[in-house]
Amino acid sequence: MKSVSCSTCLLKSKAAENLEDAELNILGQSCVEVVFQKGETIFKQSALSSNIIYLQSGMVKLIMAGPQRTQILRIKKAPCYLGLPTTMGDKVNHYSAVAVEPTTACFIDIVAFKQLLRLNTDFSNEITIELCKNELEQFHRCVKLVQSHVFGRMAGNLLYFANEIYRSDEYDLPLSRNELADLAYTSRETVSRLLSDLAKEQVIKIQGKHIQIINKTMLQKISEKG
DNA sequence: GCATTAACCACAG
DNA sequence: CTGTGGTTAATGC
Repeated sequence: MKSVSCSTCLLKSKAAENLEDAELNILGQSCVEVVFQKGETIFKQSALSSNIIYLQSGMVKLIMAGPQRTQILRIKKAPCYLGLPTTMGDKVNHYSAVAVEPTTACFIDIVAFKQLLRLNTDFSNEITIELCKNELEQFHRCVKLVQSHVFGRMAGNLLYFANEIYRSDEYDLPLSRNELADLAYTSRETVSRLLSDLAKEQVIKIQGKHIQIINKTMLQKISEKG
């Protein structure tokens, strides 16, 4: 197993910034770095999980097989931790993580991770904060998904990519139309229609996966009124 | 009833 | 993998 030097890592998490040298050694000795290509699965629903994953770079989708179909729970961009709920909460994963672009991930042994949580309270605090923020975001997303119509859901996701993921009103979607449908809980066909309607109304401009938001105020209105 | 919404099916590029 | 058109079931006015 290739040992990783976490102390010199330039892509350290905010939480790991709090670790002492000795603690970083513990981390380095129970941590491996893996590169994933687009479409590769990082961990799978129903499989046993004994690792916490830290995303150094790249982007993933968290997906869960539901009773009807597969749902994208959310898109996560590095840097961030993955699998805290699914590894700490149960023996097996309750959802899968799949890379949607080339991604580098550190696999951290759960025993070492728990040890660090005990040793360093600042580290634990940061982890707790990240988990709490995630929960809040998920609650909002849940309510939005359930209570708004397709236009609102779609607009919300387009804004999410612009504001949270790319921090730009112009970006290349890493997802196919089908995946957008899984994200907004709609059909592939509806996604196509919505996007071309929005383009017709001059709210956005689309060229394949390239999205440009032209009328953001309008898009926000659509997202809110849903 | 009638209109609207959005899913499902089919088919073409 | 996408975009479009037709059909259809559910819901609202």
